[in-house]
Amino acid sequence: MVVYAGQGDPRRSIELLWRAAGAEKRPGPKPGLSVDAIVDAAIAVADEEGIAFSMRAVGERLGRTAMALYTYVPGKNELVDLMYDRAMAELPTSYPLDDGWRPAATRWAHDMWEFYGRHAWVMQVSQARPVLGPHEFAVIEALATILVSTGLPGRELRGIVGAINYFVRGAAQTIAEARAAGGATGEADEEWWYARSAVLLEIEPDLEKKFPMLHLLEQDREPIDPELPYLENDALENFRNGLRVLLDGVEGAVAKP
Amino acid sequence: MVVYAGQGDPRRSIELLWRAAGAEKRPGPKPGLSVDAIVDAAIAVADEEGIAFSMRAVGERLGRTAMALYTYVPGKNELVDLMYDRAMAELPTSYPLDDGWRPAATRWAHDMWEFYGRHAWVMQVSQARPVLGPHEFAVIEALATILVSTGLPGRELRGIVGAINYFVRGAAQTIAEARAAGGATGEADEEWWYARSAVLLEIEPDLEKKFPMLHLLEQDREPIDPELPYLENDALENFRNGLRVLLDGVEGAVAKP
DNA sequence: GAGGTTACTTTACGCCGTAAGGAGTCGCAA
DNA sequence: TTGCGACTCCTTACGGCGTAAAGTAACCTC
Repeated sequence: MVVYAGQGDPRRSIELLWRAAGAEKRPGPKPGLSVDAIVDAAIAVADEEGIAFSMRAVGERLGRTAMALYTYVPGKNELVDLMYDRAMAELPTSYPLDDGWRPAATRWAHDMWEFYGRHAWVMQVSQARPVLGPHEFAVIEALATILVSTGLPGRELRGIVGAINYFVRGAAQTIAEARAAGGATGEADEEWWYARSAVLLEIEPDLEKKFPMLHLLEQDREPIDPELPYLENDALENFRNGLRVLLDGVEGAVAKP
Repeated sequence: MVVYAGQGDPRRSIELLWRAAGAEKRPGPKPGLSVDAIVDAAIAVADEEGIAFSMRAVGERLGRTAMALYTYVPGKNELVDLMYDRAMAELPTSYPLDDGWRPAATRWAHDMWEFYGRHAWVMQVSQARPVLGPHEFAVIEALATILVSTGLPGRELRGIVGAINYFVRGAAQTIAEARAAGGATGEADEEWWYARSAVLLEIEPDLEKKFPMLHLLEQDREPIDPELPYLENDALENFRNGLRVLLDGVEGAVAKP
Protein backbone atom coordinates (compact mmCIF):
# COMPACT_ATOMS: atom_id res chain seq x y z
CA MET A 1 0.00 0.00 0.00
CA VAL A 2 1.20 3.43 -0.82
CA VAL A 3 0.98 5.72 2.14
CA TYR A 4 -0.25 9.08 1.08
CA ALA A 5 0.70 11.83 3.42
CA GLY A 6 -2.11 13.24 5.46
CA GLN A 7 -5.42 12.13 4.11
CA GLY A 8 -7.09 12.65 7.41
CA ASP A 9 -8.55 15.77 8.91
CA PRO A 10 -6.27 18.64 7.82
CA ARG A 11 -6.71 20.60 11.05
CA ARG A 12 -5.94 17.69 13.33
CA SER A 13 -2.88 16.76 11.26
CA ILE A 14 -1.43 20.24 11.22
CA GLU A 15 -2.09 20.73 14.91
CA LEU A 16 -0.24 17.54 15.73
CA LEU A 17 2.65 18.43 13.45
CA TRP A 18 3.09 21.85 14.99
CA ARG A 19 2.32 20.66 18.51
CA ALA A 20 -0.48 23.14 19.00
CA ALA A 21 -1.67 21.04 21.93
CA GLY A 22 -3.32 22.73 24.84
CA ALA A 23 -1.71 21.36 28.02
CA GLU A 24 -4.68 22.09 30.27
CA LYS A 25 -5.68 19.87 33.19
CA ARG A 26 -8.13 17.19 32.26
CA PRO A 27 -10.08 14.50 34.08
CA GLY A 28 -9.60 10.81 33.51
CA PRO A 29 -6.62 8.51 34.02
CA LYS A 30 -3.08 9.79 33.49
CA PRO A 31 -1.92 9.22 29.94
CA GLY A 32 0.65 6.45 29.95
CA LEU A 33 1.79 7.31 26.48
CA SER A 34 2.40 10.44 24.47
CA VAL A 35 2.44 11.39 20.82
CA ASP A 36 6.21 11.69 21.02
CA ALA A 37 6.65 8.25 22.53
CA ILE A 38 4.41 6.74 19.86
CA VAL A 39 6.20 8.51 17.05
CA ASP A 40 9.58 7.43 18.37
CA ALA A 41 8.46 3.83 18.70
CA ALA A 42 6.95 3.89 15.24
CA ILE A 43 10.19 5.24 13.76
CA ALA A 44 12.14 2.48 15.47
CA VAL A 45 9.76 -0.12 14.09
CA ALA A 46 9.81 1.41 10.60
CA ASP A 47 13.61 1.51 10.59
CA GLU A 48 13.51 -2.24 11.01
CA GLU A 49 10.44 -3.24 9.01
CA GLY A 50 9.92 -0.43 6.53
CA ILE A 51 6.83 1.63 5.90
CA ALA A 52 4.68 -1.50 5.96
CA PHE A 53 5.04 -1.65 9.74
CA SER A 54 1.81 -2.43 11.57
CA MET A 55 0.02 -0.46 14.23
CA ARG A 56 0.01 -3.65 16.28
CA ALA A 57 3.82 -3.75 16.18
CA VAL A 58 4.08 -0.15 17.36
CA GLY A 59 1.64 -0.81 20.18
CA GLU A 60 3.48 -3.94 21.20
CA ARG A 61 6.77 -2.05 21.42
CA LEU A 62 5.08 0.26 23.90
CA GLY A 63 3.43 -2.52 25.86
CA ARG A 64 -0.03 -1.59 24.59
CA THR A 65 -2.50 -2.81 22.03
CA ALA A 66 -2.75 -1.24 18.62
CA MET A 67 -5.98 0.49 19.54
CA ALA A 68 -4.33 2.40 22.37
CA LEU A 69 -2.49 4.46 19.77
CA TYR A 70 -5.74 5.79 18.40
CA THR A 71 -6.20 7.84 21.56
CA TYR A 72 -3.22 9.94 20.54
CA VAL A 73 -3.11 9.72 16.77
CA PRO A 74 -6.01 9.69 14.31
CA GLY A 75 -4.65 6.84 12.19
CA LYS A 76 -1.67 5.36 10.46
CA ASN A 77 -1.50 8.00 7.74
CA GLU A 78 -1.22 10.79 10.26
CA LEU A 79 1.30 8.81 12.28
CA VAL A 80 3.45 8.49 9.19
CA ASP A 81 3.27 12.24 8.70
CA LEU A 82 4.45 12.77 12.26
CA MET A 83 7.23 10.21 11.86
CA TYR A 84 8.36 11.89 8.69
CA ASP A 85 8.62 15.29 10.20
CA ARG A 86 10.15 14.13 13.46
CA ALA A 87 12.86 12.17 11.66
CA MET A 88 13.77 15.32 9.76
CA ALA A 89 14.63 16.92 13.09
CA GLU A 90 17.87 14.94 12.95
CA LEU A 91 19.13 17.10 10.11
CA PRO A 92 21.07 20.35 10.47
CA THR A 93 19.10 23.53 9.97
CA SER A 94 21.94 25.69 8.74
CA TYR A 95 25.25 25.34 6.97
CA PRO A 96 28.24 27.67 7.05
CA LEU A 97 28.66 29.68 3.86
CA ASP A 98 32.26 30.66 4.53
CA ASP A 99 33.53 28.77 1.49
CA GLY A 100 30.58 29.75 -0.68
CA TRP A 101 27.38 28.00 -1.58
CA ARG A 102 28.84 24.97 -3.30
CA PRO A 103 30.53 23.20 -0.37
CA ALA A 104 27.46 23.98 1.71
CA ALA A 105 25.10 22.51 -0.87
CA THR A 106 27.34 19.47 -1.14
CA ARG A 107 27.22 19.01 2.59
CA TRP A 108 23.46 19.36 2.59
CA ALA A 109 23.17 16.69 -0.08
CA HIS A 110 25.47 14.31 1.75
CA ASP A 111 23.60 14.79 5.00
CA MET A 112 20.37 13.96 3.22
CA TRP A 113 21.99 10.96 1.61
CA GLU A 114 22.98 9.60 4.99
CA PHE A 115 19.64 10.47 6.50
CA TYR A 116 17.85 8.44 3.86
CA GLY A 117 20.23 5.60 4.56
CA ARG A 118 19.24 5.65 8.23
CA HIS A 119 15.51 5.91 7.55
CA ALA A 120 14.78 4.17 4.29
CA TRP A 121 11.04 4.28 4.93
CA VAL A 122 11.09 8.08 4.57
CA MET A 123 11.48 7.66 0.84
CA GLN A 124 8.28 5.65 0.74
CA VAL A 125 6.21 8.46 2.13
CA SER A 126 4.40 10.08 -0.73
CA GLN A 127 6.13 13.26 -1.81
CA ALA A 128 3.12 14.59 -3.62
CA ARG A 129 1.22 16.10 -0.77
CA PRO A 130 3.76 17.91 1.34
CA VAL A 131 3.63 16.97 4.98
CA LEU A 132 4.02 20.66 5.88
CA GLY A 133 5.71 19.99 9.19
CA PRO A 134 8.15 22.35 10.91
CA HIS A 135 11.24 20.20 10.48
CA GLU A 136 10.62 19.50 6.83
CA PHE A 137 10.31 23.24 6.36
CA ALA A 138 13.57 23.77 8.24
CA VAL A 139 15.43 21.30 6.05
CA ILE A 140 14.27 22.95 2.84
CA GLU A 141 14.86 26.35 4.37
CA ALA A 142 18.46 25.32 4.97
CA LEU A 143 18.91 24.43 1.31
CA ALA A 144 17.08 27.56 0.24
CA THR A 145 19.34 29.70 2.41
CA ILE A 146 22.41 28.18 0.78
CA LEU A 147 21.08 28.72 -2.71
CA VAL A 148 19.70 32.20 -2.20
CA SER A 149 23.29 33.24 -1.54
CA THR A 150 24.03 32.57 -5.20
CA GLY A 151 21.97 35.63 -6.03
CA LEU A 152 19.83 33.74 -8.52
CA PRO A 153 16.17 34.79 -8.84
CA GLY A 154 13.41 32.81 -7.17
CA ARG A 155 12.07 31.51 -10.44
CA GLU A 156 15.39 29.85 -11.14
CA LEU A 157 15.96 28.69 -7.57
CA ARG A 158 12.69 26.80 -7.25
CA GLY A 159 13.72 24.49 -10.06
CA ILE A 160 17.18 24.07 -8.57
CA VAL A 161 15.92 23.30 -5.07
CA GLY A 162 13.61 20.74 -6.60
CA ALA A 163 16.34 19.25 -8.77
CA ILE A 164 18.77 18.79 -5.88
CA ASN A 165 16.05 17.42 -3.66
CA TYR A 166 14.77 14.94 -6.23
CA PHE A 167 18.23 13.89 -7.23
CA VAL A 168 19.35 13.12 -3.70
CA ARG A 169 16.17 11.25 -2.92
CA GLY A 170 16.34 9.24 -6.12
CA ALA A 171 20.00 8.40 -5.72
CA ALA A 172 19.49 7.42 -2.11
CA GLN A 173 16.51 5.27 -3.00
CA THR A 174 18.64 3.03 -5.15
CA ILE A 175 20.89 2.02 -2.32
CA ALA A 176 18.71 2.35 0.75
CA GLU A 177 15.81 0.34 -0.58
CA ALA A 178 18.17 -2.31 -1.77
CA ARG A 179 19.39 -2.70 1.79
CA ALA A 180 15.83 -2.64 3.11
CA ALA A 181 14.65 -5.25 0.64
CA GLY A 182 17.55 -7.50 1.50
CA GLY A 183 16.74 -7.12 5.16
CA ALA A 184 13.06 -7.86 4.65
CA THR A 185 13.64 -11.16 2.90
CA GLY A 186 16.68 -11.99 4.97
CA GLU A 187 18.45 -12.52 1.70
CA ALA A 188 21.71 -10.74 1.10
CA ASP A 189 21.28 -8.18 -1.60
CA GLU A 190 24.40 -9.10 -3.53
CA GLU A 191 23.19 -12.67 -3.89
CA TRP A 192 19.79 -11.59 -5.05
CA TRP A 193 21.25 -9.37 -7.70
CA TYR A 194 23.63 -11.98 -8.96
CA ALA A 195 20.91 -14.61 -9.08
CA ARG A 196 18.74 -12.40 -11.26
CA SER A 197 21.47 -11.24 -13.61
CA ALA A 198 22.86 -14.75 -13.93
CA VAL A 199 19.47 -16.07 -15.02
CA LEU A 200 19.11 -13.12 -17.36
CA LEU A 201 22.43 -13.79 -19.04
CA GLU A 202 21.49 -17.43 -19.37
CA ILE A 203 18.16 -16.68 -21.04
CA GLU A 204 19.40 -13.75 -23.08
CA PRO A 205 23.07 -14.36 -23.89
CA ASP A 206 23.18 -11.57 -26.49
CA LEU A 207 22.28 -8.95 -23.94
CA GLU A 208 25.38 -6.87 -24.51
CA LYS A 209 24.74 -6.80 -28.24
CA LYS A 210 21.12 -5.82 -27.79
CA PHE A 211 21.97 -2.94 -25.48
CA PRO A 212 25.44 -1.90 -26.54
CA MET A 213 25.34 1.56 -24.99
CA LEU A 214 24.42 0.22 -21.60
CA HIS A 215 27.33 -2.14 -21.94
CA LEU A 216 29.58 0.78 -22.84
CA LEU A 217 28.44 2.65 -19.75
CA GLU A 218 29.60 -0.14 -17.52
CA GLN A 219 33.24 0.35 -18.49
CA ASP A 220 36.10 1.25 -16.15
CA ARG A 221 34.53 0.75 -12.75
CA GLU A 222 36.69 0.95 -9.72
CA PRO A 223 35.44 0.77 -6.15
CA ILE A 224 35.64 4.01 -4.20
CA ASP A 225 35.74 2.27 -0.87
CA PRO A 226 36.74 -1.42 -0.95
CA GLU A 227 35.09 -1.92 2.43
CA LEU A 228 31.66 -1.25 0.99
CA PRO A 229 29.69 -3.88 -0.93
CA TYR A 230 29.44 -3.62 -4.68
CA LEU A 231 26.05 -1.98 -4.93
CA GLU A 232 26.87 0.68 -2.36
CA ASN A 233 30.07 1.64 -4.11
CA ASP A 234 28.12 1.88 -7.32
CA ALA A 235 25.46 4.08 -5.79
CA LEU A 236 27.98 6.29 -4.03
CA GLU A 237 29.92 6.84 -7.24
CA ASN A 238 26.77 7.74 -9.15
CA PHE A 239 25.68 10.03 -6.35
CA ARG A 240 28.93 11.97 -6.22
CA ASN A 241 29.32 12.30 -9.96
CA GLY A 242 25.69 13.17 -10.52
CA LEU A 243 25.77 15.79 -7.80
CA ARG A 244 28.92 17.31 -9.24
CA VAL A 245 27.34 17.67 -12.67
CA LEU A 246 24.16 19.08 -11.18
CA LEU A 247 26.07 21.67 -9.16
CA ASP A 248 28.16 22.49 -12.22
CA GLY A 249 24.88 23.41 -13.84
CA VAL A 250 24.00 25.68 -10.94
CA GLU A 251 27.44 27.27 -11.19
CA GLY A 252 26.82 27.92 -14.85
CA ALA A 253 23.56 29.65 -14.03
CA VAL A 254 25.34 31.79 -11.44
CA ALA A 255 28.10 32.79 -13.86
CA LYS A 256 25.68 33.70 -16.63
CA PRO A 257 23.69 36.98 -16.38
CA MET B 1 2.66 -1.71 1.60
CA VAL B 2 5.76 -1.03 -0.38
CA VAL B 3 6.00 -3.25 -3.37
CA TYR B 4 9.50 -4.48 -3.84
CA ALA B 5 10.31 -5.56 -7.33
CA GLY B 6 10.73 -9.24 -7.83
CA GLN B 7 11.04 -10.98 -4.53
CA GLY B 8 9.83 -14.24 -5.97
CA ASP B 9 11.75 -16.93 -7.78
CA PRO B 10 14.37 -15.12 -9.88
CA ARG B 11 14.21 -17.62 -12.74
CA ARG B 12 10.44 -17.54 -13.06
CA SER B 13 10.40 -13.74 -12.94
CA ILE B 14 13.07 -13.29 -15.59
CA GLU B 15 11.49 -15.91 -17.83
CA LEU B 16 8.15 -14.14 -17.67
CA LEU B 17 9.74 -10.77 -18.32
CA TRP B 18 11.60 -11.97 -21.36
CA ARG B 19 8.77 -14.22 -22.51
CA ALA B 20 10.92 -17.31 -22.63
CA ALA B 21 7.71 -19.36 -22.71
CA GLY B 22 7.64 -22.65 -24.56
CA ALA B 23 4.51 -22.64 -26.78
CA GLU B 24 4.24 -26.41 -27.04
CA LYS B 25 0.92 -28.23 -27.13
CA ARG B 26 -0.39 -29.16 -23.72
CA PRO B 27 -3.31 -31.13 -22.30
CA GLY B 28 -6.03 -29.58 -20.22
CA PRO B 29 -8.63 -26.95 -20.99
CA LYS B 30 -7.78 -24.05 -23.29
CA PRO B 31 -6.42 -21.13 -21.30
CA GLY B 32 -9.06 -18.42 -21.18
CA LEU B 33 -6.54 -15.85 -20.09
CA SER B 34 -2.95 -15.01 -20.86
CA VAL B 35 -0.13 -13.25 -19.08
CA ASP B 36 -0.53 -10.34 -21.47
CA ALA B 37 -4.24 -10.01 -20.80
CA ILE B 38 -3.65 -10.09 -17.06
CA VAL B 39 -0.87 -7.53 -17.22
CA ASP B 40 -3.00 -5.23 -19.36
CA ALA B 41 -5.94 -5.52 -17.00
CA ALA B 42 -3.71 -4.93 -14.00
CA ILE B 43 -2.26 -1.80 -15.60
CA ALA B 44 -5.74 -0.50 -16.27
CA VAL B 45 -6.75 -1.13 -12.67
CA ALA B 46 -3.54 0.42 -11.32
CA ASP B 47 -4.00 3.51 -13.47
CA GLU B 48 -7.27 4.04 -11.64
CA GLU B 49 -6.51 2.80 -8.15
CA GLY B 50 -2.74 3.06 -7.79
CA ILE B 51 -0.28 0.38 -6.81
CA ALA B 52 -2.55 -0.70 -3.96
CA PHE B 53 -4.86 -2.37 -6.47
CA SER B 54 -6.07 -5.80 -5.43
CA MET B 55 -5.70 -9.10 -7.17
CA ARG B 56 -9.45 -9.49 -6.77
CA ALA B 57 -10.01 -6.30 -8.74
CA VAL B 58 -7.80 -7.51 -11.58
CA GLY B 59 -9.58 -10.84 -11.64
CA GLU B 60 -12.96 -9.16 -11.65
CA ARG B 61 -12.00 -7.01 -14.64
CA LEU B 62 -11.29 -10.23 -16.53
CA GLY B 63 -14.45 -11.97 -15.36
CA ARG B 64 -12.48 -14.34 -13.13
CA THR B 65 -11.65 -14.74 -9.49
CA ALA B 66 -8.40 -13.52 -8.02
CA MET B 67 -7.08 -17.05 -7.72
CA ALA B 68 -7.36 -17.63 -11.46
CA LEU B 69 -4.48 -15.20 -11.93
CA TYR B 70 -2.15 -17.42 -9.98
CA THR B 71 -2.19 -19.92 -12.81
CA TYR B 72 -0.34 -17.42 -14.96
CA VAL B 73 1.58 -15.28 -12.53
CA PRO B 74 3.37 -16.36 -9.34
CA GLY B 75 2.08 -13.49 -7.21
CA LYS B 76 1.41 -9.81 -6.98
CA ASN B 77 5.07 -8.80 -6.77
CA GLU B 78 5.88 -10.55 -10.01
CA LEU B 79 2.76 -9.11 -11.63
CA VAL B 80 3.93 -5.63 -10.70
CA ASP B 81 7.29 -6.34 -12.31
CA LEU B 82 5.54 -7.39 -15.49
CA MET B 83 3.28 -4.33 -15.42
CA TYR B 84 6.27 -2.10 -14.94
CA ASP B 85 8.15 -3.45 -17.88
CA ARG B 86 5.14 -3.67 -20.15
CA ALA B 87 4.17 -0.06 -19.47
CA MET B 88 7.68 1.00 -20.46
CA ALA B 89 6.99 -0.42 -23.91
CA GLU B 90 4.99 2.75 -24.57
CA LEU B 91 8.17 4.80 -24.64
CA PRO B 92 10.34 5.48 -27.69
CA THR B 93 13.50 3.42 -27.96
CA SER B 94 15.53 5.92 -29.93
CA TYR B 95 15.76 9.65 -30.45
CA PRO B 96 17.18 11.55 -33.42
CA LEU B 97 20.55 13.13 -32.70
CA ASP B 98 20.45 15.53 -35.67
CA ASP B 99 20.42 18.59 -33.43
CA GLY B 100 22.87 17.12 -30.94
CA TRP B 101 22.42 15.37 -27.64
CA ARG B 102 20.68 18.14 -25.73
CA PRO B 103 17.37 18.35 -27.59
CA ALA B 104 17.27 14.57 -27.64
CA ALA B 105 17.86 14.33 -23.88
CA THR B 106 15.21 16.98 -23.32
CA ARG B 107 12.75 14.98 -25.39
CA TRP B 108 13.59 11.84 -23.48
CA ALA B 109 12.95 13.61 -20.19
CA HIS B 110 9.66 15.05 -21.36
CA ASP B 111 8.49 11.69 -22.64
CA MET B 112 9.30 10.16 -19.27
CA TRP B 113 7.51 13.00 -17.53
CA GLU B 114 4.36 12.33 -19.52
CA PHE B 115 4.71 8.60 -19.07
CA TYR B 116 4.81 8.99 -15.31
CA GLY B 117 1.76 11.19 -15.56
CA ARG B 118 -0.14 8.41 -17.36
CA HIS B 119 1.02 5.68 -14.99
CA ALA B 120 1.56 7.20 -11.58
CA TRP B 121 1.81 3.78 -9.97
CA VAL B 122 5.10 3.17 -11.82
CA MET B 123 6.81 5.55 -9.43
CA GLN B 124 5.69 3.43 -6.50
CA VAL B 125 7.50 0.37 -7.76
CA SER B 126 10.71 0.07 -5.81
CA GLN B 127 13.64 1.33 -7.80
CA ALA B 128 16.17 -0.47 -5.67
CA ARG B 129 16.05 -3.87 -7.22
CA PRO B 130 15.97 -3.32 -10.94
CA VAL B 131 13.17 -5.14 -12.69
CA LEU B 132 15.60 -6.09 -15.46
CA GLY B 133 12.94 -6.33 -18.14
CA PRO B 134 13.56 -5.76 -21.84
CA HIS B 135 11.61 -2.52 -22.13
CA GLU B 136 13.20 -0.94 -19.11
CA PHE B 137 16.55 -1.77 -20.64
CA ALA B 138 15.46 -0.23 -23.91
CA VAL B 139 14.41 3.01 -22.25
CA ILE B 140 17.72 3.40 -20.44
CA GLU B 141 19.54 2.32 -23.56
CA ALA B 142 17.85 5.18 -25.39
CA LEU B 143 19.11 7.69 -22.85
CA ALA B 144 22.54 6.07 -22.81
CA THR B 145 22.73 6.31 -26.59
CA ILE B 146 21.96 9.99 -26.47
CA LEU B 147 24.57 10.67 -23.80
CA VAL B 148 27.32 8.51 -25.22
CA SER B 149 27.26 10.86 -28.20
CA THR B 150 28.67 13.56 -25.92
CA GLY B 151 31.92 11.65 -25.88
CA LEU B 152 32.10 11.64 -22.09
CA PRO B 153 33.64 8.60 -20.40
CA GLY B 154 31.50 5.87 -18.86
CA ARG B 155 32.47 6.81 -15.34
CA GLU B 156 31.01 10.27 -15.87
CA LEU B 157 27.99 9.07 -17.82
CA ARG B 158 26.74 6.65 -15.19
CA GLY B 159 26.28 9.49 -12.76
CA ILE B 160 24.60 11.61 -15.41
CA VAL B 161 22.19 8.90 -16.52
CA GLY B 162 21.28 8.40 -12.89
CA ALA B 163 20.89 12.10 -12.23
CA ILE B 164 18.56 12.64 -15.17
CA ASN B 165 16.60 9.53 -14.33
CA TYR B 166 16.20 10.40 -10.66
CA PHE B 167 15.39 14.00 -11.39
CA VAL B 168 12.63 13.20 -13.86
CA ARG B 169 11.13 10.60 -11.59
CA GLY B 170 11.25 12.88 -8.58
CA ALA B 171 9.82 15.84 -10.41
CA ALA B 172 7.07 13.71 -11.90
CA GLN B 173 6.25 12.23 -8.52
CA THR B 174 5.30 15.61 -7.16
CA ILE B 175 2.57 16.16 -9.66
CA ALA B 176 1.46 12.67 -10.59
CA GLU B 177 0.97 11.44 -7.07
CA ALA B 178 -0.87 14.61 -6.21
CA ARG B 179 -3.34 13.78 -8.96
CA ALA B 180 -3.55 10.16 -7.89
CA ALA B 181 -4.14 11.04 -4.25
CA GLY B 182 -6.86 13.48 -5.23
CA GLY B 183 -8.48 10.80 -7.32
CA ALA B 184 -8.29 8.23 -4.56
CA THR B 185 -10.07 10.34 -2.00
CA GLY B 186 -12.38 11.93 -4.50
CA GLU B 187 -11.19 15.24 -3.16
CA ALA B 188 -9.86 17.80 -5.58
CA ASP B 189 -6.20 18.32 -4.99
CA GLU B 190 -6.36 22.11 -4.99
CA GLU B 191 -8.89 22.09 -2.21
CA TRP B 192 -6.87 19.70 -0.12
CA TRP B 193 -3.77 21.83 -0.45
CA TYR B 194 -5.57 25.02 0.37
CA ALA B 195 -7.25 23.44 3.38
CA ARG B 196 -3.93 22.35 4.83
CA SER B 197 -2.07 25.56 4.17
CA ALA B 198 -4.96 27.66 5.46
CA VAL B 199 -4.95 25.78 8.76
CA LEU B 200 -1.17 26.07 8.87
CA LEU B 201 -1.26 29.83 8.43
CA GLU B 202 -3.93 30.05 11.10
CA ILE B 203 -1.90 28.06 13.62
CA GLU B 204 1.46 29.51 12.67
CA PRO B 205 0.88 33.07 11.47
CA ASP B 206 4.59 33.94 11.58
CA LEU B 207 5.46 31.26 9.07
CA GLU B 208 7.01 33.65 6.61
CA LYS B 209 9.27 35.09 9.29
CA LYS B 210 10.35 31.68 10.51
CA PHE B 211 11.27 30.51 7.03
CA PRO B 212 12.22 33.69 5.22
CA MET B 213 14.19 32.01 2.44
CA LEU B 214 11.32 29.73 1.52
CA HIS B 215 9.17 32.81 1.37
CA LEU B 216 11.73 34.49 -0.87
CA LEU B 217 11.71 31.49 -3.19
CA GLU B 218 8.01 31.85 -3.78
CA GLN B 219 8.42 35.23 -5.45
CA ASP B 220 7.43 36.13 -9.00
CA ARG B 221 5.34 33.17 -9.98
CA GLU B 222 3.52 33.25 -13.23
CA PRO B 223 1.56 30.35 -14.70
CA ILE B 224 3.09 28.78 -17.80
CA ASP B 225 -0.22 27.46 -19.02
CA PRO B 226 -3.32 29.14 -17.57
CA GLU B 227 -5.39 26.10 -18.52
CA LEU B 228 -3.53 23.93 -16.04
CA PRO B 229 -4.31 23.90 -12.31
CA TYR B 230 -1.97 25.65 -9.93
CA LEU B 231 0.01 22.65 -8.79
CA GLU B 232 0.63 21.37 -12.28
CA ASN B 233 1.93 24.71 -13.46
CA ASP B 234 4.21 24.76 -10.47
CA ALA B 235 5.53 21.29 -11.12
CA LEU B 236 5.99 21.94 -14.82
CA GLU B 237 7.96 25.12 -14.17
CA ASN B 238 10.22 23.35 -11.67
CA PHE B 239 10.68 20.47 -14.06
CA ARG B 240 11.70 22.64 -16.99
CA ASN B 241 14.02 24.87 -15.01
CA GLY B 242 15.58 22.02 -13.09
CA LEU B 243 16.18 20.04 -16.25
CA ARG B 244 17.76 23.06 -17.91
CA VAL B 245 20.19 23.51 -15.05
CA LEU B 246 20.99 19.82 -14.98
CA LEU B 247 21.70 19.73 -18.71
CA ASP B 248 23.77 22.89 -18.36
CA GLY B 249 25.91 20.88 -15.99
CA VAL B 250 26.27 18.11 -18.55
CA GLU B 251 27.19 20.70 -21.17
CA GLY B 252 29.86 22.02 -18.85
CA ALA B 253 31.30 18.54 -18.49
CA VAL B 254 31.34 18.13 -22.28
CA ALA B 255 33.10 21.48 -22.81
CA LYS B 256 35.75 20.78 -20.19
CA PRO B 257 38.53 18.24 -21.01
C1' DG C 1 -19.56 10.28 46.50
C1' DA C 2 -21.78 11.09 42.02
C1' DG C 3 -21.05 12.09 37.26
C1' DG C 4 -18.54 12.96 33.40
C1' DT C 5 -14.24 12.47 30.90
C1' DT C 6 -10.42 9.90 29.59
C1' DA C 7 -6.96 5.73 28.72
C1' DC C 8 -6.91 1.52 27.29
C1' DT C 9 -8.78 -3.24 26.23
C1' DT C 10 -11.54 -6.67 23.85
C1' DT C 11 -14.04 -7.92 20.11
C1' DA C 12 -15.29 -7.65 15.53
C1' DC C 13 -15.63 -6.19 10.53
C1' DG C 14 -14.18 -5.98 6.00
C1' DC C 15 -10.32 -5.75 3.43
C1' DC C 16 -5.88 -7.96 1.66
C1' DG C 17 -2.51 -11.80 -0.58
C1' DT C 18 -2.53 -16.43 -1.27
C1' DA C 19 -2.46 -21.71 0.33
C1' DA C 20 -5.24 -25.93 -0.30
C1' DG C 21 -8.19 -28.76 -2.44
C1' DG C 22 -11.82 -29.90 -5.69
C1' DA C 23 -14.48 -29.68 -10.19
C1' DG C 24 -14.55 -29.70 -14.84
C1' DT C 25 -11.93 -29.83 -19.53
C1' DC C 26 -8.94 -31.42 -22.64
C1' DG C 27 -4.78 -34.35 -25.19
C1' DC C 28 -3.12 -38.66 -25.61
C1' DA C 29 -2.04 -43.65 -24.91
C1' DA C 30 -3.96 -48.13 -24.17
C1' DT D 1 -13.46 -45.96 -26.36
C1' DT D 2 -11.84 -45.30 -22.22
C1' DG D 3 -9.11 -43.87 -18.72
C1' DC D 4 -5.29 -41.03 -17.01
C1' DG D 5 -2.80 -37.11 -16.15
C1' DA D 6 -2.20 -32.33 -16.96
C1' DC D 7 -4.33 -28.23 -16.89
C1' DT D 8 -7.73 -24.05 -15.80
C1' DC D 9 -10.51 -22.13 -12.72
C1' DC D 10 -13.41 -22.25 -8.59
C1' DT D 11 -14.61 -22.27 -3.60
C1' DT D 12 -13.09 -22.11 0.84
C1' DA D 13 -10.11 -20.74 4.33
C1' DC D 14 -6.13 -18.60 6.92
C1' DG D 15 -3.58 -15.15 8.96
C1' DG D 16 -2.52 -10.57 8.38
C1' DC D 17 -3.96 -5.57 8.09
C1' DG D 18 -6.35 -0.78 9.68
C1' DT D 19 -9.73 0.59 12.59
C1' DA D 20 -14.95 0.97 14.30
C1' DA D 21 -17.68 -0.03 18.47
C1' DA D 22 -18.38 -0.94 22.94
C1' DG D 23 -16.89 -2.00 27.50
C1' DT D 24 -13.94 -1.27 31.82
C1' DA D 25 -11.36 1.12 34.98
C1' DA D 26 -8.96 5.41 36.48
C1' DC D 27 -9.20 10.03 37.56
C1' DC D 28 -10.87 15.14 38.13
C1' DT D 29 -14.49 18.32 39.38
C1' DC D 30 -18.58 19.38 41.78
